[in-house]
Amino acid sequence: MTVTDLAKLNYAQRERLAFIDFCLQFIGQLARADLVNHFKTGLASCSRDLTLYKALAPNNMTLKHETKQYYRTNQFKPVFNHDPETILGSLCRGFGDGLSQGINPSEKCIDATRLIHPSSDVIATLMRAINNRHAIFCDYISLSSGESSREIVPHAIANNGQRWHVRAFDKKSKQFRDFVCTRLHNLTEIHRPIATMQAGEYDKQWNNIVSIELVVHPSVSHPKAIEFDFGMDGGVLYLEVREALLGYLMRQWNVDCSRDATRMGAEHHLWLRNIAQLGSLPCLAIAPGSTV
Amino acid sequence: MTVTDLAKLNYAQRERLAFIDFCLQFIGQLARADLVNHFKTGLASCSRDLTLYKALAPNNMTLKHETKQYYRTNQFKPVFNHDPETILGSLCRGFGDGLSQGINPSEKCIDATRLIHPSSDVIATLMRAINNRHAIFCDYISLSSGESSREIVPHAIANNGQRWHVRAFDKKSKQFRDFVCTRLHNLTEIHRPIATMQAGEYDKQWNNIVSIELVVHPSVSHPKAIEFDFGMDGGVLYLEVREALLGYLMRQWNVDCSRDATRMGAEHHLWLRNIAQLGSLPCLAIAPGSTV
DNA sequence: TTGCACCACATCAAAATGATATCATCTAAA
DNA sequence: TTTAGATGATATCATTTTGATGTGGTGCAA
Repeated sequence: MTVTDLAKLNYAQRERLAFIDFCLQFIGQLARADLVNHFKTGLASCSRDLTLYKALAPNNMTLKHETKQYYRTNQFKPVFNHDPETILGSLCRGFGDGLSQGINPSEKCIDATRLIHPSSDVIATLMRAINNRHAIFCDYISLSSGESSREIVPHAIANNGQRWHVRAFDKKSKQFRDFVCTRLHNLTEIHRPIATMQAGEYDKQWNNIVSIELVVHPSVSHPKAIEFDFGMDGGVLYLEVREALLGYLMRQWNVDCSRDATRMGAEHHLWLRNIAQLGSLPCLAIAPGSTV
Repeated sequence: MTVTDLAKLNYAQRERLAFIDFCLQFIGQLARADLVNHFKTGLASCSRDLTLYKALAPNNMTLKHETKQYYRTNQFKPVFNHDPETILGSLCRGFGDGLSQGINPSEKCIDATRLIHPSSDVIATLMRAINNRHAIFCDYISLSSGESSREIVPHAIANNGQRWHVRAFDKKSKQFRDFVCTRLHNLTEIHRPIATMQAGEYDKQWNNIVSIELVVHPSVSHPKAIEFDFGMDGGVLYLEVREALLGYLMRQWNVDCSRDATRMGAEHHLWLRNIAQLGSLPCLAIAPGSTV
């Protein structure tokens, strides 16, 4: 069987084969019962799937009768391309996929503690409004000015490393702004077309893509470590970032945004080398060491 | 049909119904072609699935002939419990589930930029070693002491908010330590039983669960905003955290760890109120404002 | 030695799916 | 206004997949 034959399999079968592949690679072993548990399928089916997997990749696993389990061999070659980030998520959640599967967190793979959980109702309402190009009427509690009612026209939601924000045109201040999703309440979708200038296409800071160069901070004594962390090629990381999100990115990764990398402190692993070329960007106000 | 009948459906059918449910709630609309695209299924099947979904939840959607799409109604009640975090992940990845599905990122839902990507080979080797209770021989580049070969006995991997770490017994320093996954290279699993004292059960700092109380920082002018962010009940968030991860958590959320919440600065939204009761924990050395 | 648990494989019935044809509804262009 | 085209619903039938069951093999543990 070749790779192209994978596409011929139906959805359920492909899922099961991918699961076998995943278990061998990330757990090292697999029993028929694991398949039964995960897919609530029949025993005979599992034997069939295991046989099919063996046909696809004969050298990937061997059955040890002592333990009645299949084991990954050293010649293992993955049949599926598993996305690393998603893999880690699956491992943390103990394979739950969030749609129809249950969730039982793993003890061996622990994700960062998320303390801020936007309600899925709020996310759902926002996503629908974004999709329908509709405005939303809501209450918002700002850190600086407290509670107020607003009409906003959302066009995207984004995670800034800590919080989920919604990027939206704010009719009160007549500009595009970020609103923290957990501070939004009593959302009502307004089923009317929006004004042209309130659409996402007119959000300059959002649509402006900035090219940045991140380098290992000169104060780091073993730069190789940082280069490995960020998968750098020659000590530089070139990125394209939305201007509206740049400040958050700098803050999230503690990037020294001073002109000549003068900020000290072990928490700075990176320096924004080309800050001088970027001009004056208001978004950098929240960035470490910024003089904007 | 009742909820219990959902369990009677086979895996593929449940996935498709969950997908319909998801699309209605988070996108607001759904066409038959969306199902065909996602599941590579036949047209007739889709009609059957839509009919089945309508039987499960008659008031959740209506067909608008003008647009030839199904629309979410205002009486919509989700049939599936979608995990909020996973939902956001799915939205960002454009529904790819990482196993057998392709991935095409969304423009409307953007996750925080992950700059550090551990290789899935490293993760796989670590996870298998953890599962098999085996040691690993590898090269490691430390920020403080540079490159060296090590033998470590891993027992868990954890994300500290920025990086993926592996928690392991280090035979060189004879203690349990954290190693950054991206700084590990040339891993070889050692297929021999490990010494008793090197097992995760003997990692004191890992197994010690600390109860902490996080409160809104007294310097915040509109505490309600922060209370909403963290879903606080009466302005307090009670958490149980592994001692080994406590310092990371404090740093990730910029928690003021001074005795009397004396640190100023808008970046502090939280204060660790019960720090006095915690005693002297070495892990807090990296926490903001800690005097340890 | 024997019973048990687990896996493989074969067989058959049941269920799900794909393919196809026909009909309905609405849009948009002629 | 009329008509072609796109999309969805439904019915039917062949094909594929799955579930259930029985038989045989292997190795562990009582």
